[in-house]
Formats: sequence, C-alpha cells, structure tokens
Amino acid sequence: MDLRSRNRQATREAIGHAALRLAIERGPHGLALVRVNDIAEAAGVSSRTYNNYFSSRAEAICAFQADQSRRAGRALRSRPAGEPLGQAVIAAMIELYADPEPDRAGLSMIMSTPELEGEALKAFTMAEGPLAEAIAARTGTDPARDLFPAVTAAAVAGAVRVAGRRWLEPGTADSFAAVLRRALSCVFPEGLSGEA
Amino acid sequence: MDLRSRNRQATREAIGHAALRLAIERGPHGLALVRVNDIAEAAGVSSRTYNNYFSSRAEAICAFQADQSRRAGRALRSRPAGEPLGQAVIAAMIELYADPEPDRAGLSMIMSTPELEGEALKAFTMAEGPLAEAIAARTGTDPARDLFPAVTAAAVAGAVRVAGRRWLEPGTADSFAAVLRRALSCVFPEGLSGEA
DNA sequence: CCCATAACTTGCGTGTCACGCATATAGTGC
DNA sequence: GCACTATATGCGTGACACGCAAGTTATGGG
Repeated sequence: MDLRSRNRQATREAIGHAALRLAIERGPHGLALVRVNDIAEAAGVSSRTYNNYFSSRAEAICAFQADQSRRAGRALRSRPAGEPLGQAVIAAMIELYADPEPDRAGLSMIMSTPELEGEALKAFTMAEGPLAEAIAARTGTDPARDLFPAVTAAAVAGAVRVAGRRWLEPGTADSFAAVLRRALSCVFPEGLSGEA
Repeated sequence: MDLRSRNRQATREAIGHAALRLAIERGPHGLALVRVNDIAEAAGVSSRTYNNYFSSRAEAICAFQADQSRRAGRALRSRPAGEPLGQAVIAAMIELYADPEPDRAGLSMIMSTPELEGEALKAFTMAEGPLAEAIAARTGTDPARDLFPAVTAAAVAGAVRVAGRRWLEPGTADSFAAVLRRALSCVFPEGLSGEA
C-alpha cells in the first residue's frame, strides 16, 4: 500500500481516537466542551486538517464504529460457503466484534449521547450495504429485484445495535458475544436459508 | 387539549412543513442554500423561535417523518388482539403509511441527501421504542429481559426504511403499500397469507 | 537520480449557526 | 380580574465548517 494511503489512514484513526477519548473524558454531559481545537491538538494536526477528514465532531467520535461496520460484509464473506445463512451471520458478527472487544465507555458514549444519536445510527447502518451484498451472494438472490438481502441486512444491523444497547445496561454480566448471539437468534429463529 | 399545546403543535408543523418544502424546492444539491431565516420566514416565525423548536435544519426537515414514526406503536396496538404478530405488524404499517400517502419528493429528499442521512435514520428509528413495547404487550414477553421485542421492532423499522428506498428507485410502478408488504414479509416469513 | 506533478497540510478569512439572556406578550388557573 | 407560567422575539456571542491560496511532502517517468 502507498505510504500516502497509510499515512492518511493513520491520521484518520489518530483523529478519531483522540475525539472519542476526549469525549469519554469530558463525559456525555460535557460533550459541548470538546472543542475542535482540542481534538486536532490531541491528534497532532491542525484544526483545518481535522476538517479535511471529518465534517463534524460527531463524525469523528463515531469513526471507529463506522469503520467497524464497514468490515461486516467482509466478515460474512469469509464464512464457509456451505454454512446456513443464520449460522454464518451469527458467527461472522461474533467474530467481527471479538478481536477489538467493544469498549464499554466508548460504546456507551456514542450510543447514549443524544447529540451523537444520528451519527451513531449512520455508523451502524454503514454495515447494511456490504452485508446485503454478501447475503445476496450467499443466497443467490438478486439484490436489485429481491428485498430479502437488504431487509435482512437491516435486521442484522438493528440486532447488533440492540445487542449493544442491552449489553451496556447496568447489571449485564453476559459477554457481548453472548448478548449478540441472543439478539441475532431473534432474526434467525433457526436455519432460515435463502428464499424469496 | 390546551390552546397552548395546539398552538405549539401547529407552529412545529408549520416550521417542519416549510423546511421540507424549501428543501425540495432548492433540490438536494442546494440544501446549503436553505437558510434558517428562509425557513423561519416561510413559517411565519422569527428565526429565534425556529431554534426553540428544532436545534438543526436537518431536524426540522425530517420532523414529519419523525412524527409519523412515533405513531407506529399506536398503529400496532390498534390491531385486533387475536391477530398473529406478523399480520398485525404488516397491517399496522400499511395502515400507518396509507392515510398521508408518502410524498415521493419529500421522502426522496430526506432519504437520499447525505447531509440528512443521520437525522433521517433518527426519524425512522423513533418508531422502535413504541413498537417494541407494543410487540412485547402483544406477545406477552418482558422487554426488560427478552431481546425479541426490541430486535423485532428494529427489524420492522429497518424493513420500512428499505421499502421506502426501494419505492423511490426509478422504474418502481408498485404502490408503497405493496413494496412495504413485500419488505415486511421478509421479516415475518410465516405471515404470507393474503389479507387486508 | 532528478524533476514535474499530484496529494496533503496549514493559516486565514468568511458566512452561518445554535444558544444564553433579557424582555415583551399571550394563555392559564385560582 | 390577577398573579403566574409558558412562549415569542431581539440581540450578542462563541464555535464551526469550508473556500482559498501558499507551503510541504510523496510519486512516477525520464
């Protein structure tokens, strides 16, 4: 990969990480106190450069979740071809959210701060496109004619989101993987393979 | 109801309507040209009052869809108690989106303008809470323990959103109700029997 | 190895926006 | 009718997103 591309990705992650870290520090109520300058300074770039990468604080804070969601399609495609759809999706999502185990503070910040709600939804929804394509490829349906892939992808993304919310509730002892499996089981009651 | 409450609701709708109308007029590409002053003036209030009702242009433009989503729970609750969940949900959503038939221009504006994406998702997602409660009440499950109501509500809201996107695609001759039924049938495969 | 070019960073200036505060007005309940 | 509360409006302010132009750093062909 280019040096340029790698640098670009690095600064993007640096800014995103700095934004989320500062947001967590100031707490959900002091979000307005997280100035653009603070983020840029913490990431070691000028505030103008920050705006070259993100067009709002919310976008920067939720960047990590957005990147994560973008990997959902690839995760599903990497499952064995013979596996039934439901099992494949569940395994793929658990795998996706296993390596960087979700950070309670970070997830709580982006999921339960009103000002970030829109951007957080955008971030989770970014999984739908790639997921729908992967589902269509796996079930042999045509996403341009059939609604099944898109609707299922939306249901899966929604289940992930609901699982996150539930996992954040106080008094939840289960691992995120366990909650995720339970949530996705509601979408795939057992082995619902592809159909119209 | 109070005179106050009615006035409040009226100005809220006036502002929202004006915002959406102006956005449609200027087109998706000239959204930045829709100034807050224009919206306020078109609604017959001061720009300061506009900000008492909405805290961003996007919120004002998507207000109608948000209000619509808030009615989803009530729509489901008004279905006969004996009806199977899938049929009840499908009938409720078709009914909800039947009276004020979706406006192609308006829906297209809020669903396919990048700057509005986050707020549009927020608007559609507003249906989930009430829907989950109604589903829990209908299925006798406890939403505090069971994930089924919340996950199903998210799936339904997602299906509605996907149906809207599909319905907006050029060359779609079907009525919105037809697309909606097909989309929701993916969430409730068992309820395919013809009805209402 | 070097240079022309493209990509990226940065500082500055600008128009807009969201909101706090103070004041005037209109609706409500006793 | 009167005190009280909710709402509307004007003004002022701090922050923000972005266009523009200059300086700096990679890239690829000769």
